[in-house]
Formats: sequence, structure tokens, C-alpha cells
Amino acid sequence: MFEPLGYAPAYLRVSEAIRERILRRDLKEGQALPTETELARQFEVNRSTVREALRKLESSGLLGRRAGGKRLYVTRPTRESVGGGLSQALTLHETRVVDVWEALQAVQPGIAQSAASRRTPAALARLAAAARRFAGRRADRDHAVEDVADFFNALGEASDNPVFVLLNEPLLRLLKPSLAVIIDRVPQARARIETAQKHIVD
Amino acid sequence: MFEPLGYAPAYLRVSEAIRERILRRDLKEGQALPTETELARQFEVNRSTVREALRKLESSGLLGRRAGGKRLYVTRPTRESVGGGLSQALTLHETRVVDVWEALQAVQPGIAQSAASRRTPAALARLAAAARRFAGRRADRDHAVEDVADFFNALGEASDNPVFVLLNEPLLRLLKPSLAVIIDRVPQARARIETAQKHIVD
DNA sequence: CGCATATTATTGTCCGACAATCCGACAGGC
DNA sequence: GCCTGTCGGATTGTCGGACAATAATATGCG
Repeated sequence: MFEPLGYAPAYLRVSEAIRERILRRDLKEGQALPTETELARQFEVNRSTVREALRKLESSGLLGRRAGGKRLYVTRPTRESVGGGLSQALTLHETRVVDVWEALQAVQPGIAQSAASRRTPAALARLAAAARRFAGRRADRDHAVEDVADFFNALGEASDNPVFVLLNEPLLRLLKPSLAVIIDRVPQARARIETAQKHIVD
Repeated sequence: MFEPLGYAPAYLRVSEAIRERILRRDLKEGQALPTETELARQFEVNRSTVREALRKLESSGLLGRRAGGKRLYVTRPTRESVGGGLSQALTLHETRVVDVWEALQAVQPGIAQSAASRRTPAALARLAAAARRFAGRRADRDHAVEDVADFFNALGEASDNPVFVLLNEPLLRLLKPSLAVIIDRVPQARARIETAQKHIVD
């Protein structure tokens, strides 16, 4: 009959307030956040409370720290931070490697199409270079995996669509360990990947 | 020439420690976390420090609270929490609606294929029902958007691949507001979506 | 055994404190 | 003129303790 009336602890309200300001571009990227004491003063809460709010934003990638720096800056989530969260979620959802592989297979043609329709010489060169690197390095197992990842990333960036770039990351991250095993164990894997890459480049 | 030597504040080390235990299924889903005081005792840090660590895990969706509850439980990131993070990242990456649309277009055929190869009568029925609901409700703008989302979600679940399910969510979330506008403004949008859905169902 | 009630435990928030260290300014030497 | 060393202030990380509100649990009663 009645909705539970929403109560939110202060640390949540603070973090929401800051998050909104960031999303509405009110706090711009690269800008330094006010100091904790100052935030505490403005929100009229204790510094401990502010700190809890900051930790939340920090872990969603909206706030970051410059290397060796002390103060917090507004950042946008990097590919890595988004990828980390997503791949973490996928591992907890009992995602099998075949699922990841299937997803990558399913998505790549679409990405390739976008990339093709929007290609630039530079992007194409980078893509071809990645393919050549993979094909050229027959011996080294770990580098081969990196080369495959590079190829996918180059493709994503060639599509000039941030969605594809961001989606690629977590899938690759999950795939990498198994891909290494596959390349070692399945003799024809290399050749198949090579032709697939050539096909996409063409 | 030299790597920066890694120092991690205590609240980070604590949160990492707990996160690891969760990812390695040492702390199982649904299990209640020890109390803050107990964690502080075990890690030999102050409760405030533990709380900062908990806020981080909370916002990455690894810890949650039962409705109206006080203690924290181990949870796995829901579709919503993952989607929220991703769509937030996308908005900050200046993603335009066309990008989202393009991505959805590119991904759906692949999903449809997986779903088809693995279809069950129940999933197929659900998919068809969603398509019928959309086709049947010509007047209502907001419900139409929901129906489209339902169709995509049904398709994702029919594929029985958690990757697709998780990827769908953030894209839909970003698309929804604009989709409403499009349906209002572009007369042939409805018809196009209808035939696309029918095509996929077939 | 089910339900109302009293106890306890736990969280949310506050305060104050202090060491470490980053930052900016400033002076001195090559 | 630029690099280095020094210094004071500002800021963060961490701590200890405190207390109100309330969820969780035990207790008693019909």
C-alpha cells in the first residue's frame, strides 16, 4: 500500500551529489576536487563521511589521483576501470570462455563493418600492422596473445565508436588467459586467427 | 628508468583482500560479511579504514544490503549495477546516440544467431510475445519503448549467454530516452522496428 | 508454538588528533 | 638560468573514542 520511504545515509547522499555534478559536466574532467575538509564544510557533514563518499566515486572511476599525487581529480572512467568491473561481473556470473568467445565472434563483424565505412588510412595501417605482427611472431606465445588483443583494440578504435572500444576491453581481458592455452594446444588456431584477421582487414 | 615503487593505503589493501576472497568464491554469494568491528580486529586497522574499504566494494556491486537491512552481504553485480557503471562511462565519453544505435544494430544479428541455435520453446514464446506486445500497442509512447527493451532483453536471455545479457543493459539504458523521441518524431520508425523484430523471430 | 517485548549488537555519524608527505616558495650553488 | 636543498603549511591517511538510531536476537507470555 505504501512505498518504503527512501532514506539514504549521508555518505550516499554526498556521493550522489558529487556524482551528479560530474555527470552534468559541472565539475569538468581534470579539475581538482575541493579538499576533504572543504567538502565537509560545504555539505555540513564530518570529514569521515565525506571520505566514505569519495571512496565510492573513486571506485567507479569518476575520481582519480595523479601518479604520486595526493589530491583527487575528476576523471572519466578509463577503458581499464570499466573493463575491470564488467569482467569481474562476468566471472561471478559463471561465464564460460565459450560464451566470451561466442560474444566476440558475434560482435566483430559488426564492428568491422562500422570500421570499414569510416576508415582512415592511419587506422587501416594500424590494423594491418597488428595483423602483421601477429602473423610474424610464430614462436612467442604471450606476445601472440597481446597481438590478438591489439588487433581487436585497433579495430574498435578504427570504428570510431566509443561503445565498441569499451565493450572490447572486458571481453579481451577474460579471453586472454584461455587464448594462451588454446594457441598452445590447438595447432590450427594460429592459422584460423590469421585468416580471420586478413579477412577483416580486406 | 625506475618504476614508481608501489604503495597502497590501508583502505585499498583491505578492500583488495576482501575482493579477492569474493572472486575466488571463498566468500560465497549471499553470505553475510563479518561485522565492521570484527573486520577491523582481523585486519588490525581502525573501523573507519574498514568502512572506506567497504564503500568501495559496495559501489562495485560486490557487497549489498538486504532491503531495510543493516548488515552487508556478498552479492554479485546485478545487471543494473553493471549497466549503470557502463552507461555512466559512455555518457562521459561523449557517446552519441547514433553510436549506441549502431552498436545495438551491429550486435543483435550475432545474438540472434546464438539464440536461434540454442532456442527453447519457452524463450521463443517470450520473444514472440514481446514482439506482439510492441506491435499491438500503437498509441502509447512510453510503453512502446519498454516493449522494445523487453524484446532485446528476451533475445539476450534466449541466447543463454550472460555476456549478451550484460551488454544489452547499458546500451538500452542509454538508448531509451532518445528512442522515445525517435518514435514520436519519425513516422516510419515503428514499422521498421516491427519488421526487424519479426525478422529476428523468424 | 506464535507473538509482543526487552536486550544486545551493529551501523551511521561525529569529534579530535597526529604522522606522513605532498606542494609551493624560497634561498644558494654550479 | 636552472637545478638542488630546505622549510612551513596544507592535505591526506589513519587512529581512538563516543553516541544515537535501529536491526537482530533473546526473552517472556499467552
